[in-house]
Parts: sequence; C-alpha cells; structure tokens
Amino acid sequence: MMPTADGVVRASKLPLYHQLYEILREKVRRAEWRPGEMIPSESELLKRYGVSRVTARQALDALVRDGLIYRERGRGSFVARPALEKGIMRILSFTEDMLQRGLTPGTRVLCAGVIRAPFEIAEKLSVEAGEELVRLERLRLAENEPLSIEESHLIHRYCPGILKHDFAQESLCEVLERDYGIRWSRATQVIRAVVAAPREAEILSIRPRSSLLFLERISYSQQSTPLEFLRIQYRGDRYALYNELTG
Amino acid sequence: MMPTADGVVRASKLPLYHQLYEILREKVRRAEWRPGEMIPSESELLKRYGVSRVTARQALDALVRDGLIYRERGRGSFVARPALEKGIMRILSFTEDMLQRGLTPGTRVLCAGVIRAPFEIAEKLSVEAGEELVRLERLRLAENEPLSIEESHLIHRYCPGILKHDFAQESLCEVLERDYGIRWSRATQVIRAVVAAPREAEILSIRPRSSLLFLERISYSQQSTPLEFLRIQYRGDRYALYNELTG
DNA sequence: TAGTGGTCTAGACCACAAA
DNA sequence: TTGTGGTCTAGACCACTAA
Repeated sequence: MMPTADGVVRASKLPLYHQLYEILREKVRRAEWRPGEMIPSESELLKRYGVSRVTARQALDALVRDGLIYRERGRGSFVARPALEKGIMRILSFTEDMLQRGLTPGTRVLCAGVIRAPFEIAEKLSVEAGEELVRLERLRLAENEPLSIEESHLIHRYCPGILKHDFAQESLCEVLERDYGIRWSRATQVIRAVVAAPREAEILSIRPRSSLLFLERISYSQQSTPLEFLRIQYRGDRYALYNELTG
Repeated sequence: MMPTADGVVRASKLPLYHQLYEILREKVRRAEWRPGEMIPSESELLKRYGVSRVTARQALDALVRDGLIYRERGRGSFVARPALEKGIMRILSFTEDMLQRGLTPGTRVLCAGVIRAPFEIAEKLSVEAGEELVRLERLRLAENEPLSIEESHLIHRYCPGILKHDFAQESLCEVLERDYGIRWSRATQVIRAVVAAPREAEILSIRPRSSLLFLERISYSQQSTPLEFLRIQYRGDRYALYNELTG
C-alpha cells in the first residue's frame, strides 16, 4: 500500500503524513540523497506535495526519531550518517549480518518441509498444536566455512507455497516481503550457551561437545502477529554478539 | 527547571509541549493515575493548561512513544501497564538481575587486589598499559548454587581505597555511587559461548568443558569515560539472556 | 536580509466508542 | 447523540544561520 509514483494520495486510507514519511524514507534508503546532504526544506515540501506545514513536520519528525535525518535550525534538514545502532539491536538477515562483519555469506539447505506444530512451538507462535508449519533448516557459511545452523518455523497458512523457492539462492526475508507482504516489526529472543550435539557438531565441522551460542527468536509481523519461530546455533569459536546497554 | 507547581509557564524557555509532557510524565510516574485508568481527555487538558490542541497532542504523543500511556479513538487515553523494556537492555547489578528472576542472590569473593593493567585491558579502558587497576573476582550464587564468575577491573585512581570494603556483603555498584559518585550511564558488551576451563569448571561445580555464556563489558561513567572492564562467565545450563529486537 | 527550522494557535472534519 | 482521539489546514511569531 505504498503511495503510487511520487506524490501523496488524498483518497488513500493512509494519513498524508505517513505517506510523506514513507516517500522520504525510501528516498533516504535508496540513497537518493547522500549522508550529510541537505534534503528539501519544509517550504519546498509543502509546495511539492501540497500538504500543510504541520503535516510535513509530522513526517519529518518521524524520520528524525528513526535516526535517518537530523535538522538544524536556520540551516536545513540533512541525511544522517549511518547511525550507530543506539543500543537497540536490529533484526538482521544473515546476509546483512555477514556483510556488516565483512564476511562472504553462503547457505546450504539441510531440510525443507511442512510439519505439524509440536506443542512447545505452537505455544510460542500462538497457534494450535498440530497447525501446519513450514520448517526450513539451513547451514550458514562465512567465507565458505560452516558458521551456524538455522531452523526456521513459519505458520504455513500465512505463506502457502513458499517451499517452491530455493532458499540456497533466495533470502527467506525477501521472499516473505515480496510474495507475501510480510515484514518483521520486532522480535524477542533468548540467548544461551549450549553444548553441541553430535549431529550439529558434525554439520558445523567442530569437535563434539564444543560450545555453541544458541538463539531462540520469535519474530512478529507488522500486525504484531508472531509468524516465525527461529533457532540458531552459532559456532562459539567464530561468532559473537555485540550490544549496548543503558544505565 | 521543572515547571513550578502544576501549570505551564509561558515565560519559560522550555517549550509548552515539553513542560506539559514533564508534568504528565511525573503524574504517571508518581502513580497519580493507576495503570489502565483514563487520564484527562485532550479537551480537558486544553482548558486545564490553556494550550492549544496541537501542543497538548505533542506532549501526549511523546508519552505514547515512551510507553507510558496508550490512546484509543473514541474512548480516551490510559496509563499503560508497566512497560516491558522495549528492546533496550539495561545495566543491572547482579542483585537486581536475580531479584527480577525471582532468585536469591549470593556472593563470595575469590580474589581482590591491585594489578598492573595488561595491554589488552588497558586498551579497552583507554589507559596506559601498567596503570593500576583494582581487580575483583567474585563467585555469584543463585539459591546458594554457583551461577557465575565475575571479574571486574576498575581504574584505581578513580576509586582509591575501594578495596577496604567487603564485597561479599556490599554491592560494588552501591559503593561506587555512594563513596565515589560514579554511576554507569551506558556500557558496551560482547556475548560469546565458550568452553569452561578446568579452574572455572571446578569453581562453578560443573563438568570440565561445559558451555559458558561469556560476557565482556565496558562500562562508562556519566562523563562517558570507560571506568570498568568486566568479564562474566555464566553457567550455560542455568542462565540465559533475554532481549528484544526492532525491525 | 532571506531562508531555515521551532513553536504555537484556532478551527475544521472525520472515525469510532459508548450510552 | 455525545465525547473521544486522528487528521489536516492556514497562518503567525520566533531564533538561528549564512550571505
């Protein structure tokens, strides 16, 4: 439900300030303006999009809160430098994560199919036990070396037919967004240290009983519906998480 | 620079919406209204504080973003239930952490002394190698069972004489705040899974080569000076971290 | 001095909830 | 029907920056 072309649609159900916010956010994201560069002033936006000043400011304020732009009185509004994630951990796809770390990502599919939700997973996804889930198990590589095993569980009825894709080539995230309009708004996760089971040790090419960093994550759609339950087991010797805390 | 009494001050340098925000935030914080209870409607706030609707809404929107209130069209604005810390991890003392988890904390001091900063720690604290550091190693207990080993390193010149305290009884955090005026404003940390070394396994009463959740944390004072380098090794079988991610 | 963003106002129409 | 919050407008004055 994006505003068509490049302008706001007054007939739309989406508020004008939200449409304008989306338009400007896309321009920043697509790097239409470079970091540090000035974006159109408020008065230009009023003329360009035919909205009132308050409405335009509502959109701009949201961009400031997102850390995408900053504003200086008397000077203008500017695209922010790629922000240091202010203590907030973002949901990253494996590919994004690897590229940020300067590593080349790779993927092999270990297993892909539909299963009946066991009780403990059904509970986390707020569905009935026995509900159909898409289960996708992938080996993730960094620089062609095994790094982690990811086991995704998606509620099948929200993404029917998704298994026809080859997830060694395509990103699950991208397919969900492109074909099903699903994007993650937030997630909760538990972080543990566990001992590698024999099967996982073999797949990851490590000694049995090595340490693994183990994540269990529930991801929520924009409608705040839990749609994915994810388990990731990272090789303890090759992966660490980084975060910031506030006082 | 709080608004005096209970009203906005038009002569103040602080914007009206910010004054109103502070006033309302205090009322919520002091539990003047109970969670779930309706707060005055916009029209009441306009009359009560003599501001325009846009201004009042600016204050209310900020409270919504803070998670202190929620609003429902046609019904009113209500005090939110105690919010789940929205993805931001806070720096907790061991005691706070245990009490939140409903466990009884305990501490034994394994080692306390002054050392010369080795290179890798000096670097993280931005001091010269060889600078005097207070090193405090503690065993942490939950329900009288070993849970973790904490190794703190503090820059000695910021807290001279701190070792006269008995840290089996006193909290390091509290002593730092009370006697030295030091409080943590933020921290950065790295999270890993490691294999327990023989000494640590013995202290923690676990099998050798068990998995440990390993944190390395640098804590910054209010002046943004790094003052503490902390290593914590948690038993993997008894401890997990929880956090939230944003999309 | 001209242009920018920061603040504030009075008033309007709407969708929605509850009585 | 009444009251609530959601959206939007046109216009105003201000402080600040840069020429």
